[in-house]
Amino acid sequence: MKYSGKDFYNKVFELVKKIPAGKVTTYGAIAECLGSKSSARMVGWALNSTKRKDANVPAHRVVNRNGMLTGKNHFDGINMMEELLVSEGVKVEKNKIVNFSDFLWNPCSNK
DNA sequence: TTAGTGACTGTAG
DNA sequence: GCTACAGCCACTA
Repeated sequence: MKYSGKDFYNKVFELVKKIPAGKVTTYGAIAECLGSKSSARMVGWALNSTKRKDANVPAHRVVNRNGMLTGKNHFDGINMMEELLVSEGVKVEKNKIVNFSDFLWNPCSNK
């Protein structure tokens, strides 16, 4: 099944919302889960839209493949993303998640 | 409608 | 091992 148009966005929102507290995932993982691993950029773009649409999506739990908080710049506060993750039990240091693999959560697992 | 851009990733040098 | 480039697809102006 191929996701096209807004379904892609919708699917991204659904998956991100399912991410349990204290866990994180990557753009690539989500994209791959949707069947388009090359569209990792779209995932980030979708998350940007969530903020814009005031959607209840924990975008701070989505980071890049290296576990780096590349999207923190898009949050209201520069340190907001890190603060949120830390408050959930995720170790963050210098905008990067410590023991990233340990906190990694596969969105496809929940499916 | 066309063109530009974007919170990434993988391959090549 | 690190840096640079190209590809990907949908949205915004």
